[in-house]
Formats: sequence, C-alpha cells, structure tokens
Amino acid sequence: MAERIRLIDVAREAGTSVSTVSRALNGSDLISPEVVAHVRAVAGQLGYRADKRAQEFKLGRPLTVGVTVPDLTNPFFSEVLKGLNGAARAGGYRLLIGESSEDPAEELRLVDELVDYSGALVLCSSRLTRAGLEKALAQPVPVVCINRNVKNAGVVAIDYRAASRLLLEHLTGLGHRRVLYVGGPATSWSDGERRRTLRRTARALDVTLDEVDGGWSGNHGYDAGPTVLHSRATAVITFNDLVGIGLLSWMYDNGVEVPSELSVASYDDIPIAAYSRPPLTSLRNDRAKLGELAWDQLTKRLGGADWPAPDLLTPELVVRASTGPARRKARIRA
Amino acid sequence: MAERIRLIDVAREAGTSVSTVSRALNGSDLISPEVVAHVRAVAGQLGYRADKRAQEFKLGRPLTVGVTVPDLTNPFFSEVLKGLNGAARAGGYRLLIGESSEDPAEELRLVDELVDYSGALVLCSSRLTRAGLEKALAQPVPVVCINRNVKNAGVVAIDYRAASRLLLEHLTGLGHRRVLYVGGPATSWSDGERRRTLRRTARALDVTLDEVDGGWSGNHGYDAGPTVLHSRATAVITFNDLVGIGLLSWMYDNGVEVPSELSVASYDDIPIAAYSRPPLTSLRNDRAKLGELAWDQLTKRLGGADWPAPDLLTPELVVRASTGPARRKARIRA
DNA sequence: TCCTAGCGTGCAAACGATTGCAACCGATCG
DNA sequence: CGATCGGTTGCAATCGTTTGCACGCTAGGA
Repeated sequence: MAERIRLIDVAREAGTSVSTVSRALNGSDLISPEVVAHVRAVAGQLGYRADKRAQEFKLGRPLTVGVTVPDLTNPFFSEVLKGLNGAARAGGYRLLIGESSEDPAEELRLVDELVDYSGALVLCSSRLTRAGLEKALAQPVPVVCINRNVKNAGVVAIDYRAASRLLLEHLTGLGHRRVLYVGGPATSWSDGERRRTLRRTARALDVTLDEVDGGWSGNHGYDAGPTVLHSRATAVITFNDLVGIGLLSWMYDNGVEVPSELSVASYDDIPIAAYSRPPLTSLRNDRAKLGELAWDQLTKRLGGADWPAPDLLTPELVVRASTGPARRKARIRA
Repeated sequence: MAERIRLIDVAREAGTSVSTVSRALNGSDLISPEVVAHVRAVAGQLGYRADKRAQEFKLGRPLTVGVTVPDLTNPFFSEVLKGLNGAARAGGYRLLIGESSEDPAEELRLVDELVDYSGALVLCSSRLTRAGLEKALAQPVPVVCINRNVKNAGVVAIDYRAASRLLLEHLTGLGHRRVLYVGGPATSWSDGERRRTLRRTARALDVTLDEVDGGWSGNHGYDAGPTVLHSRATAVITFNDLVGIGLLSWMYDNGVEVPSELSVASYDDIPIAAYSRPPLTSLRNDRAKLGELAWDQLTKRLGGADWPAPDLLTPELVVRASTGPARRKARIRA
C-alpha cells in the first residue's frame, strides 16, 4: 500500500517537466531519444504507473463496456460474458457487469448506473419493457442487444427460425406429431421468438403444438413434470437445458422412461447437457461467439459507422439419447 | 446520443456559479433553501447527471472492486460473483470482473490491470504462484482472497477440514474403507486443502486414501473414468461436482452401477448436482455468502480497521443417491 | 451610526494526466 | 554576423467536479 508515484514525481527526479515525461512515456516523436531513454529509466526505477482513471478522464470516453445479464449463474450468460470479455479486453476495453436478477425494473436501474461509467452498453437477453428499452437507447452511448431485436441498436441473436426448424424436423423425423413446448420467462424476448418460430414451423410441418409456461431454471422444469405427463404430447421441447434437465429429473423420479415414453429436446446445449441422464438432445450455439460479435458491432459503431445488419447465429442440432421414436399411443396414467 | 450537460451548463441556466450548483445538488447546508430548490429544478429540467468519473477522479478512491475468477462459466464462481456483486452494489461499489482462464500468468496480468481502476481487489480461488500473490498484495489497494489463505489480506474460505470430515465419515458410515480422491487443478489452493484435510481425516478414521490428478471440468471427470475403475477403491471423492458428474457419466456409459458398484461424492453442490443421474451426494456451501463475506471484510478494511480474522464457512452434507453401502469385494474387470 | 458576526455565495485551486502553443537552443545559410 | 529554421522543451490550459477561502451583504448590538 505504498504512495502512488505521479507524473510530477518522475519529472522532478528526471529533472524535466511533466509534459516531457508524458511525451517520452507515450512515445511522442518530439522528444530527443536520450531524454526518452532517461525518462523511461527513471520512471521504471520509481515504478511509475499512469493513473488510468485520470488518463481516461482527460482523454474523454471511458474504455469500459457496461453489460447486463439477467442471471450470472446461468451458463448461457456466463459464456456470452466470456466471449465478450475476451474480445473487449483484446480491444483495450474492460467489462463492467450488472445482474438484473431477471427483473426489468432492476435492469433499468442498472442501465442507468452503468452508463455513468461506460462508453458502450451491451444488454444480454434484456428483460426490459419496450418503454424501458427506449430509455436505454436514449442514453448517450451506443447499445448492443444480444438476443433481442431492436431498431437503432446493434443486434446479435440466435437464429431461432432455423433453431426451431431443426428441432421440429428432428422430432417429426422420429414420428412425433404432437409436441409440447415448456416456455421460459414471460419477459424474455427469445422465449417469444421460440414460440413464434415453433408455431410457424409446426404449422408448416403439420405438427400439433401445445404450450405451457415454465421458467428458466431446473426447478421450473421439475415443476412442469405433472403438466407434461398429463399432456397428450409424445415429445417436449423446453425453453433451455436447465429446464430440460429439471424435467428429465422429474421423469426419472416418477418412473417415466425417456425417450421410450417421452422425448425431450431443448435449446442451448450447455456443457452439462451432455452429462444428464439420458444425455439431452439440444441445439448447440456458440455463445462465446455471441459476445464476440457484439463487440465487433460495437467497434464498428464506435468507429463512426452505422449499425451493421443484425448478426444471426445458426445453431446446430446435437442429437443425444433423450429423443427417440414416438410411442404408438398416448399414455394415460395417474 | 445527446450532448452531455455539465455543471457549468446548469450554473449558467440557473444564474449562479458552479460551486453553488455543486453544493446545492450535494446537499450542503451552506446554501439557502430557495437556491437549492431553484438549482434542483433547473438541473432536473436540463436532465443534468453528474459525470461520475470526474467525480470519483476528484474525490480520490474509485468506487470499484476488481475481481478475478479462474473461469466465468463455472457455477461456483458465478454464484460467488452474484453474492459479491449484490453486496458491493448495496455499498455503492461496482464490480470490474476479470477471468484468468485458470492461468496464473494471465491472472497476474489481470491484477495488474484491475488495480488501475479499482479501489480494492478480490481474488477468487486465485491460481497465482506464491511470488505472484506477493506482487498482488504489494499493490496499493486492499486485497481479499476467497478460498486461499494468505497473510496480510482478507481471507474468506470454506472450512475444508469440516468438509472432508463430513464426506469421509459419511462414507465410512456406509462401510467404505478405501477411498479415491480425483483431484483438481495443480494451481488450486483449495485442491491442496482438500487433499491435506482428506489425508489427515483418513488417517484418523483408518481409511485408505488414494489420489489421482483430475481437473476442474466434466471432461476431466469423464477422462478419469478408466483410472477410477481400475483402482481398488469402493468410493470416489471428486474435486468438484463438474468432475463428479463427468465421472458419473463415464460410469453410466460403461455399465458401472452407481452406487451399488461405486459410490461418488463431491464438493460444492452446484444446482445441477441434484439433477444428475444418480443425483450426486455433495457438500453444500453458501457460495453467494462467500462473496458477501469478502465484501464485509473489505468494508471493514476500507474503514481503516485491520484485516479481520479469516471467515470460514462450514458446508453441509447433502446425501443423495450417488453414495451407498460399500460392495463386499473389489471388482476386477477389463 | 458604526462595527461585527455570520450566513450565503463565488473565485480559484486541486485531482493527474495530455497537448497546443510559445520559447529557446544551436546550427545553417545568405 | 544576423536572420531563419528545425528540433526540443516547458508553460499553461483543459477535462468536470469538489471545496478552502475570501468576500459581500444583512442584521443586530452598542
């Protein structure tokens, strides 16, 4: 916890002015090589480190990106953060992270706070209301939305149309004609997209699609067990893998064989999807890439360009043991 | 993306000086109530928002806590972050998060960078070498270590002595006399603690303890499958749940019945531990609390006090279906 | 009526860096 | 030998805010 060495300390020690030291350290060509060497030496010896905050303050824009996520503990968001963090760091930026706990009001507060420190904002699966989003976009910094489609902002999202098609075609290929979707949080744009695209594709494939509300966690999936059991569907698609794994667990606990009695498939393919029993059929998407693309859009925009077209990431279906041929008849139990 | 309103703009509009505006807005008692009201009104009307960075710059210490974690996608760390984030925000601080990717050199670089912006540092399960840690502690900001014991720093950790005892007593209670520990990353202090306390407790309980190296992910656990199978242990303790679930998966794929042929238990009890097949016996610890305690230590220290004594969190054993009575004879196969 | 006390307000310095501009130096050229 | 020029260097302003200090005004007491 030593005292901080400032520019002026180096200057005094080197017998020059602060401006000379600043220029020498920043590689200006207006300074004679000997002086540069000398100053560098002195600075090194004193252990001088520029006060980044003062630097950025003087220079203007903060080299910080504010990010909001609904839930830090959700692997989906962790990986997006990982990708974004890596890209931003490579670009000399840092991440200021805020967690909204799935609460739109809290997210709005976060945005308000983050913008004070950030030169740009990334809203990850924003749960904001439309009005809230408007407010966020009115902030004096560029905003990128991940998994939410908005005008006048950068947009990076998963191609849910392709995703839903992959899922439903896989299931129809196995003979399923009646599919149940266990949904996510009502505030989630991507849940809406999943529903919209599923409905549309179901119609095209002549599949009957039912929907029930769920949530975003394993518990939500577990709790949906009874409802799923009493539905007439032979296959279930869950909002995400956490819900899917929770549902599998309920099925196991209640003696329902997967996939012989019921097929389960899901979105996201988080790492543990491969380790559930049975391993979960899911849609792999490159979440880290989502973060990287968000950063790309941001740099373009910060570079003065207009917002690029939305980046859509096409997922890939990973078929595992949780899906299989449809059983012949509806099971009636309990 | 409108122009920023500064203090001077408000002053001009209100017909006073910047100092008056500043004082009025900050609630100084040196200003007459009418002026305060007027200034407040004007500021509100103009939509003035203080430039936090300028403010903090002037005021000194940054209201930011730098945090390092080995891996953002590990649920353990996500939850610690969640707790820390909540506590810090409540205290008016923000989190600047860095991910070291389990790499000590990268962690050192991160520390170096984070101190430029932070008034305090939290190292979460630091993978730093001893020398690296020395350097980190030499930084001009207070440092708290989570799950790593260091002098001259705040320390918050899980009580591994209690943890290992709970695990081994549970297993010996089921008749196991030979236990294998599948270890974590070599750079992990907590892996060292797990080993140390397991050995010690094993000696006390007259249990034979073998050890093999593993890692921190599901893949590491899966890969350890063959080694585990060929060992003479009837029960396995894994470094964490991810490793444990990976191992369970290998056992399943290779027809080894858990727990009848082999018991598996682990540390941490992350949410999905309850949803593995079979559900994993594990040690529940309040990870969010780790983050909160780290913040508590920090505030005390920032308040001028010395570092408090280390906080030790005692975990609780959650017995699930992955552990059962020891089989009678060593299985010899393959 | 004059002095003083005290409240309210504004000026200016400060935080630590960057940078435009002016000044100064020696050397070169006319 | 003096003017000029190119190459270095330092002075001072600046970013947006807070705050010590001094100043002016009003009111109250002598």
